[in-house]
Amino acid sequence: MPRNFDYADAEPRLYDWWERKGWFKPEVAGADAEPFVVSMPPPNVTGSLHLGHALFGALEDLMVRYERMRGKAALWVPGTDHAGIATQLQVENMLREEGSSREEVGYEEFLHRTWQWKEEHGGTIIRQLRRLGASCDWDRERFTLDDGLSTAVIQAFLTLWEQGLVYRGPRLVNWSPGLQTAVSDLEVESSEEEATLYYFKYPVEGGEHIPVATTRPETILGDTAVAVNPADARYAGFIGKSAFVPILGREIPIIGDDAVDMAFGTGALKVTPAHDFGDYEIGQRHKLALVNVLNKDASMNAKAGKYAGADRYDCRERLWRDMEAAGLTIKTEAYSTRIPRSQRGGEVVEPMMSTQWYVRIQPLAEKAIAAIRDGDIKIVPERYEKVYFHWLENIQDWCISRQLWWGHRIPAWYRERDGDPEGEIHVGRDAPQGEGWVMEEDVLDTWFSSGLWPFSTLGWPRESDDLERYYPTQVMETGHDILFFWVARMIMMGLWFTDKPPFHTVYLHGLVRDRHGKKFSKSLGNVIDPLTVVDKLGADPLRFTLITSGTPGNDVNLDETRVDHTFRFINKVWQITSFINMNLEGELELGLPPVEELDLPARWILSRLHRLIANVQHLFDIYQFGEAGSQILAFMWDEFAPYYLEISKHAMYSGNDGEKIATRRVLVVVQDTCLRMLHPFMPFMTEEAWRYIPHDGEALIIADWPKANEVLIDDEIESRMNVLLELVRELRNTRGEYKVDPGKRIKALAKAGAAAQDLAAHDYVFRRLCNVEELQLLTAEDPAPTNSASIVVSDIALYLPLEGMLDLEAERGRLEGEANRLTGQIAKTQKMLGNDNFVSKAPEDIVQRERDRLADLESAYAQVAERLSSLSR
RNA sequence: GGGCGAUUAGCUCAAUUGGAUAGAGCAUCCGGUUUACACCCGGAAGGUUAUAAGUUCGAGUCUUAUAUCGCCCA
Repeated sequence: MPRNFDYADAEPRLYDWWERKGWFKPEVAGADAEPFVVSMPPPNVTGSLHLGHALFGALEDLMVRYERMRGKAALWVPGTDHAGIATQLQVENMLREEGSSREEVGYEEFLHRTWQWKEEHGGTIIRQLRRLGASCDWDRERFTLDDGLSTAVIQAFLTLWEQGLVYRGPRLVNWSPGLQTAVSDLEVESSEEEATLYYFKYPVEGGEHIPVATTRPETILGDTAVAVNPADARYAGFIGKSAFVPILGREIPIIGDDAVDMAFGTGALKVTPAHDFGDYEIGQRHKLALVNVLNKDASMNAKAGKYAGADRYDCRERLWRDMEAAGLTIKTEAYSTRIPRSQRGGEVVEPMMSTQWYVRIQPLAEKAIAAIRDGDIKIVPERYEKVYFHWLENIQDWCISRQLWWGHRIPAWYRERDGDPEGEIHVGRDAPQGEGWVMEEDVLDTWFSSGLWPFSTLGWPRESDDLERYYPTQVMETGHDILFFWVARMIMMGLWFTDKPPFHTVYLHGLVRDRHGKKFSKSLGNVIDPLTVVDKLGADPLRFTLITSGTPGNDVNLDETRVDHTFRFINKVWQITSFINMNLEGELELGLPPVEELDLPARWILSRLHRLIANVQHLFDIYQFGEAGSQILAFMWDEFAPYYLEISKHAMYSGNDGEKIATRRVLVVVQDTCLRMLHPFMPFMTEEAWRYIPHDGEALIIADWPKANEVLIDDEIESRMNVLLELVRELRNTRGEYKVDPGKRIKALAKAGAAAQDLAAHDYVFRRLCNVEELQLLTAEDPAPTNSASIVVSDIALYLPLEGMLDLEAERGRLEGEANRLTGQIAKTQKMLGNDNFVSKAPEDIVQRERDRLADLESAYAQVAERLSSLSR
């Protein structure tokens, strides 16, 4: 067996082997196996792996491998998303570098180039996921723009259309001038920014003025009313009169509306229904005209009069200067307000009138709310259910059309009628018969197709075998940042189109941040590339670290020193395997010998192991994978390796054949069990290590998940062993305090009371673990040795003759400290047990535990006190 | 404005039906080439669990308020 785990060699070799053997496919579990299906959140096809992907990869692969080992037909469906805007921007950038543009090359050529780009770059992220060890069924890989999914998208759209849930019409939308498309509410991010509030005078008939304030003066040009609150004594008299748009002189009404906030600004409001969501509402109520003054690139249009053609911000300045000259301005003041920006491009989004396609989402949302409320779908952690409800209960119709070229083109055709080029409309799978039909140019929002993902990837709308067998899926694991974008829409669309919840559990993870909780960003220079980490240390350390660094729903602060530590843990596990491997001899019967034939250390480690299995099982049941991983690590590093392995050397090097075989069998069983439990966390090393210990079965990836055996969990065995181990720790400690050379063999004498038998039978434990060459048992009557340091555990006293090294003062101080500590604890425990409420109300076992503890403390105290008094004689 | 989360060792994080002395890693200090591992081993130090009140026999854990930071929604 190699001295170290060579991940660079093993990772590709094992991955190919697993895949070639078909173990990533659910079919290996047999036709009767219960399915366990996870749909991978499809990464953007043009993306490259970042830590967010690494986190979902690690978590989903963990779940899939775990369920595969439990005998389920485990299926992880991989794929990529065409990511409309993101991809189109990439290709547009490429064209720009060539000195060309989307418009210049034209629609057909642009699509051609984008597909080409996809073919060239689309495989990157998939290759990177493989490097992490992702056990997806790659034969089932899908792409949101492939033929099958396109069929699904069209089917979904047409169904909604036929049900009257899709409509098209002019509405106020969030318009992204940079991208020149509408974007949904979710794609707009508002944040507080410093702006200017402009106060000016709105001219009113008869030469009067109403003072008005705005942050966007250029929208004055699109005003179609001035509104005041009817309850406002200052302005109520103006209602019904006419005002005149500054500079343009257009006549508009002054209206009264309760929505006007009397306390804000001047208390009077300019109303621009075509460029403000609030004003739009007022406009609807008062049947105001809509005057759109912006072009698609946010320059001013002809309605802006002499400002036509100017950029919106130039116009703002020029208009204000002109108003100043006209004596219409009052003042400007600094003002902090929320500025809406495009999530993608970052530019300021303008509310603008535009004709778009919408989904009437209410009926779908109602089903989605019910699914969570009725428990058909659970969200982990649960607190996100509230967030989910709040969003769905206040949901707005979904603008699904985008003015892009890369995407699913909306299946609609228009024909001119009565001078209106869109006078006639046809929605259907195919172009209508007849002349003059022009297909809709808009495409669907990317999230429309990803909303169908759990079932479209399995063949829907075809009644495929996969759909029948693997839908609904089980767990949807994804980031909490796309709860609305994606999860809620999958639930709505899944319920609507398949009448089944698309999964029973939503597991949400957080964002991966740097070790100080900062977002990764190129400008901060704190970006960690997962592939660099994988190159340097292998995939296993990164996976384990990501999983154990956080809890569900919370952000993960990745501390790279933890990756290093996991790397060392992996080495540790490898070395344990290596030790077992080199102590094997001939054939070994698998499994445990009868328990009665096992010695105390063996029964102890098995009890600990099965307690661990039970804990890990519970933690997996409640999706606490990180804690499960930490517990396995702690067991191996703090119990199995330093104690049992060391103790086993006694049997291994000086035992008889029977003892050797029994010990080997225990070592193999414990290691085998740990490797199984670790496999979902760190598949590569565990698979490779498993080959070096006796095992049953072809590969760890398809080995059985361990089950706890209650019979082996034994409190009494554990506490007997704990006494020995506690003595070992105290001995080491005391040696250290007296600076006894670690290599020096010393002698120990013990008054062991009830534990005498255990001490005598396991004296080698002290030889191995703390270099005690001889352990001599004293009876209670024997005088305590003089000139020795003493150690007390429970009712056991251990004496270390340290001739010449013992400092009586120091020893007295040491024992006094110990006595004080014990007195304190005894007092505390006595107080607890003296409390009738505690004794009568606390559970029986807790009370008993305290009683046992008190007895222990008291006998320890007695030993210490006796020793102290003999020292002072 | 509404909602959610976080606050535990110098730093990054655990502690899931409320129960013993609140645990790891990194960093620090002391000591070690012990035949699996120096990618290691043994030991030490480091905590008023943000603050205040409450519930309880018992609170890091439950309740309320406050503070600070972060996120989401309007």
